[in-house]
Amino acid sequence: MAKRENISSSVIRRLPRYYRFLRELDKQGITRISSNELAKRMRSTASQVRQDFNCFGEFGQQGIGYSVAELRDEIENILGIKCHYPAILVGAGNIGTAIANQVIFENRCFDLVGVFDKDENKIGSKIGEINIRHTDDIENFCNNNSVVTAILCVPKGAVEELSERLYNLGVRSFWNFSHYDLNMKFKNVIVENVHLSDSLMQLCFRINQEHNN
Amino acid sequence: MAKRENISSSVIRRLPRYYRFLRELDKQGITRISSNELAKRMRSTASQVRQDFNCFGEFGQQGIGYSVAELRDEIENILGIKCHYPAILVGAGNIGTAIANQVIFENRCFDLVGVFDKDENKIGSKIGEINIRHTDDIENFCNNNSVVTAILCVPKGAVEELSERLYNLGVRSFWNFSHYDLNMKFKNVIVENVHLSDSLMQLCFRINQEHNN
DNA sequence: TAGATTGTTAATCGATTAACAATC
DNA sequence: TAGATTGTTAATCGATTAACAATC
Repeated sequence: MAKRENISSSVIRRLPRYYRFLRELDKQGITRISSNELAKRMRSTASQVRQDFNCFGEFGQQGIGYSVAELRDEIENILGIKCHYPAILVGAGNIGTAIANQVIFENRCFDLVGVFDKDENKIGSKIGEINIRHTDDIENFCNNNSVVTAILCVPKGAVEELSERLYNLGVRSFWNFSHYDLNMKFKNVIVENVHLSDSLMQLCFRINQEHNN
Repeated sequence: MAKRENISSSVIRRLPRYYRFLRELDKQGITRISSNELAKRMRSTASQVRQDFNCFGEFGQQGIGYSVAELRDEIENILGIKCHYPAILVGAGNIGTAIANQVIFENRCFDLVGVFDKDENKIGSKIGEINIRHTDDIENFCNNNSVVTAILCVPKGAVEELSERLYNLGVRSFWNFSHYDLNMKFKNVIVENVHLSDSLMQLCFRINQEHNN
């Protein structure tokens, strides 16, 4: 097991998807699956699947297929999903609340330890078990709690100042829902951007394409 | 202008990003930009930028650079962003409300014409100018309004039945926030999936990677 | 004219697909 | 044994980068 050489970035991009499908299969009580069958479900090819899995181990059985649980666990290990990095979320609007609930509910990768908003009316109310605090308290909170990741659900205009503060408090990774370009500002931070409007434009393009054929 | 031959799918995936950056530049009053400068801002390369633009026209000026407004408008045309496809949203929870507001606010590509939820308490309240209707009214609504796209913000368990109904009402494109695999069910629909948990896992992976170096 | 920068071709690199021997 | 399916190499395909003549 575990050779883990040359896991290319395109393989890594596919791992969360594999992981989701394998979890689903496991839930359905399916214990073994062939590259061909998995590919069919994932709209991929058997070649692709075997090539992908090949680069991080050999746990298929010739003539039989792959163990669903083994594969799932191996991908879980590679992605490091069992970790629990302390994270805070800033901006408890609709999107922020939705994301906070998802992070709390999934309870993988990250532990949500604080939620902040600048709206006085929200302070003191809760998301799950977590009190919403005022953004002014971020410094105090971060100085007393180790915070690895910040989830940014504030308007674009607020991100420049906010990210500066978080950076100064030692936060080096961001899940960024705004369109502010954090990579431009800081060189040594990890940023995962979610650009919902890009997704919407892609959908639009594909519909247009269909209509023009 | 407008040769539009061979716009490869990797170029198309980058267009929304170009579009965002060009809009931003335009707002800042920047009218011309070189491939080199644009690449720097987008963390790309000048070669990539020129190659990308080359496949849909020749409006750079040698020695000078590209017109920001011209490029932006051309990309707008290619993506077909000026269209206004009527769309409904189902599931007015936190994520649904956030998305509805974004679609209404952006007012590009799609016109949000209806919002549906099964929670009686929400019926009658509004998102923007739009009344929240009961999901039971979807049939009636779709029969009286042309609906091109459905935005699905309901729990995974509800999507199978819901998508079936929408398909029967003629809806052939979906912006899907659930993890239900619509492509498995229907062959001739356009589905744009948003898998926030994949994004979260990628972030997790990258943090782990950093910590292990 | 000299400097800058495009448009475009060629070279490189990487990712996907095909093929097949190994083996369960 | 025969059939199925992997692991892995080779072939193909596509995307990115480099280079440079054209030209503003």
